Amino acid sequence: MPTSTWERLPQARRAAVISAAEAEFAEHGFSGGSLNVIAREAGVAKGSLFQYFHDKVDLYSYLSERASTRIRGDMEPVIASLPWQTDFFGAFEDLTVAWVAYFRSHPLELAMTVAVNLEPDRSARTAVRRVANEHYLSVLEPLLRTAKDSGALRPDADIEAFLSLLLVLLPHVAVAPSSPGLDPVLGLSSPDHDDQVAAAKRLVAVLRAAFEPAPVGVA
Amino acid sequence: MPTSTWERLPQARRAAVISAAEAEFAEHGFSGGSLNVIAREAGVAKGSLFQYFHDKVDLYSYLSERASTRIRGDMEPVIASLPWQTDFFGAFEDLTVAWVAYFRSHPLELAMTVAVNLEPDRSARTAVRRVANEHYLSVLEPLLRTAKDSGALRPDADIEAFLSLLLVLLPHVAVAPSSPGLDPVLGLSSPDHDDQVAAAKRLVAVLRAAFEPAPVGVA
Amino acid sequence: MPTSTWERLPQARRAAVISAAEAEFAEHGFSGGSLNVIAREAGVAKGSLFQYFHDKVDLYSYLSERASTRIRGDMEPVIASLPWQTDFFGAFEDLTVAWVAYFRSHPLELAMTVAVNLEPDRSARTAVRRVANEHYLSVLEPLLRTAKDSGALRPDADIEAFLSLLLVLLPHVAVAPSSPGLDPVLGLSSPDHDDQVAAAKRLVAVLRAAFEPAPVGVA
Amino acid sequence: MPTSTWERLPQARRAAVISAAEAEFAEHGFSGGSLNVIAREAGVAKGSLFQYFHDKVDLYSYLSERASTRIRGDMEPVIASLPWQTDFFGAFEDLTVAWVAYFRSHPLELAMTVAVNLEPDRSARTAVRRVANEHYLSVLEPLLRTAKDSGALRPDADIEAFLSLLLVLLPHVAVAPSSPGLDPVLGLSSPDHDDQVAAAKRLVAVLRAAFEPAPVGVA
DNA sequence: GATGAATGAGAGTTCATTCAT
DNA sequence: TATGAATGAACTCTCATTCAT
Repeated sequence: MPTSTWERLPQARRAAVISAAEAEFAEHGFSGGSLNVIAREAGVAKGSLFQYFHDKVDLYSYLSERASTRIRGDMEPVIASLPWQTDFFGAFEDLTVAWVAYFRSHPLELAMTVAVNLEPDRSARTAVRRVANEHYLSVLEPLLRTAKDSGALRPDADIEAFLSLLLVLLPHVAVAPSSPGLDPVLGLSSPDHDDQVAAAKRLVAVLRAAFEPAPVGVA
Repeated sequence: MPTSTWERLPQARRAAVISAAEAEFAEHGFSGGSLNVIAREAGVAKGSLFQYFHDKVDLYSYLSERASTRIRGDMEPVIASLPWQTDFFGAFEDLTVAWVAYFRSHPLELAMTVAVNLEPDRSARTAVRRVANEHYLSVLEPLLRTAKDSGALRPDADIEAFLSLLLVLLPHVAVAPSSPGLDPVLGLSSPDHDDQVAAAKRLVAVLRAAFEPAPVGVA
Repeated sequence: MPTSTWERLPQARRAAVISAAEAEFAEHGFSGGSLNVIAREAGVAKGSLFQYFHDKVDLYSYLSERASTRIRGDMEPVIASLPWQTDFFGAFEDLTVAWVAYFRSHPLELAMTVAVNLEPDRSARTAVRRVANEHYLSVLEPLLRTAKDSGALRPDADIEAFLSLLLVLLPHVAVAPSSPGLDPVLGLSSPDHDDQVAAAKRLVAVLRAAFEPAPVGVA
Repeated sequence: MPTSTWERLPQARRAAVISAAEAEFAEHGFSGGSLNVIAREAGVAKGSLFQYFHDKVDLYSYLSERASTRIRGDMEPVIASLPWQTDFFGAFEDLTVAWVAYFRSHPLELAMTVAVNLEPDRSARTAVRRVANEHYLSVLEPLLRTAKDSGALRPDADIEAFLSLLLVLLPHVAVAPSSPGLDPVLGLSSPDHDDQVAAAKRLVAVLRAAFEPAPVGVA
């Protein structure tokens, strides 16, 4: 949590610190990011950073929380616009496509997502992932519950397993395109956006096969 | 790639360096691991490390390759002993349980897996992941192909999507138990081994639902 | 010397600053004590401290003067109650015992005494020691003069040497118990209060031997 | 304890580090002394200091040990030349005078003695004082024991109390001349060397009165 | 009179790498 | 081929003090 000083700061100064810090952490992650660089780029004294945040972890947590919130804020309208009621897995596929496109056009959010997911320092990682996961869950869980209640998922669908998978797959789908070697099979790590989208769709298809109600046979 | 000097080294010296380096990287990851410490623990001069490996990345790649190979070597007999032909998803579940148990009893291999999967330096990450993924694939791909050919999977099963998922899920299942906060839903990050196993089984159940042939209707 | 602003301050505010500063300097000494911490604990703005005192040294001098005065104020009733007239060295021993006990039960006064006696900054040290010594002297000198006049000390006793010794020994006796290694011989630095007292008494015995009148021979 | 690297160092380099460090610590004490300054003045890289000593404490301990040893080495010939057998307290007085003169002409040794005696960091203080005290004791204890055995001290003299006093008084006598305000009574802190000597002699006279055998009455 | 944000030098320590021996 | 001393930039974090409001 930032200090009270931070809250009282002129907006311009806050913005300078935030953008310098985001850039730095996005590029080098938490452990690799340098407060020296952040201060220099933000045009503030090194000591000032410590007037605003208790320590490096505090600053990083603040930023990753911000990024999570921003990503969520950007995605929620998209989600709201999709036809979950009438075509759940169609909507889900659309969401996935939007998700891939989002990170392609939001390098900063992508970089923060990468940093959060790859943070090597255990306690920093635990802290930031927990926060990120809470965001994912509070968006996704109601979606799945409603879907199940409305019959868009199998009656015996294991919603928790579904959520748990999404907690792994969504960051993966976000990160893989920028990390060659991560997905050598489907092409999620291909530089070509269409390949990425195609790959993501094939993953969604698996989820559909697993959770969609069986078609009613006539026989 | 190690230097030619390394290859010519007395086996005892190589072993000393390897075990010191594995211990260090396992504990602190790549970026956090210290060559000073490795040299000291191995009982060799700091300069010698640079006679054996071109730089820190080189040493680390070598070690993670070794770890991947060792893990694969340890798992292959297990895989070979399972009844893939008669009960594919049963065997798959057994494999998953063995996988969880393996990392529980092999802290070094776990730590290397964590380090490989969370490496924040992009180029180091790309290099080590690529290698690890090749190991996964060369073991898993034949398994899935055979299963499909023998009817253990649906005729229209997207094997590549299956593989791609496993490339994400297997490391996740290995790493999550030691990384609190990674899986807040199923309990894969619970300290209790039974919880971990139960959670892993639920993930397998999803794969089964997605890829198992539909039961033949009687009509 | 505090500023005139300080004198005009509401008593409550003064008290807050004093107690925060005493605690801080007692714990970390002068050089190690932090004005940041003092201001925070006192609930006043950092800048305010500089409205009250010219600088850190000024604040510290003020506090050590206060501590000296308080210690003196606490000891004077004890001194007044002792039978100096009838048994000078007995009284002196009692005083020493009380002195040891006093610091054992007054951690703040002890810490300030330690800080004053070990201040590494020469000018700060000179200032605070001078003040402390004046307190010691104005209490002790009359005591010794009276004793000499009344025959409790040898007629040729070098009172100034006596005083000078006390100026060294009293702080030493106060400080040694909390500073392991200071007195490896008599046990003044032992954690056991009884050991400390016994050691202090042996030091007093030396003074007695040096200054007590020789017993009258019978001839 | 210095590292083994330190022992193997060219003598010139060692000398450079030692003299820079002695100067710095002598001037500012342990807590106040700066490794930056030491490295700069010694003309070595900051990192090199940590190849030679494990940390700041290690370096400081090494230097204060050296200073203690040097002071002892300088005083021992003086001590050996004095007529302890025939005139113990005369010799003792001579020693004291020599002691005062020594520090007057050895500013570095004086400064280190001051630093050791006023070190505000408790653990550093404990460590270095312990060492210094051992030096004092191994020189003084045999002297007093012999004196007592030979009848130069009273038969009931409390040798341990004597030693304990010396452990306080000798550093005091060394330090006081350079620390105005320390001895406002006898003049040990006077700038005039003769005053200092006279003051020291009066302190010795107290010890003589306390420990010298009573003159044999004829009657 | 009170505030508290800003400063920037400085702290001790670690690091991967070089290179003369 | 092995050594290990040397490097100096980089790290996070703290500090007493100033001064505009």
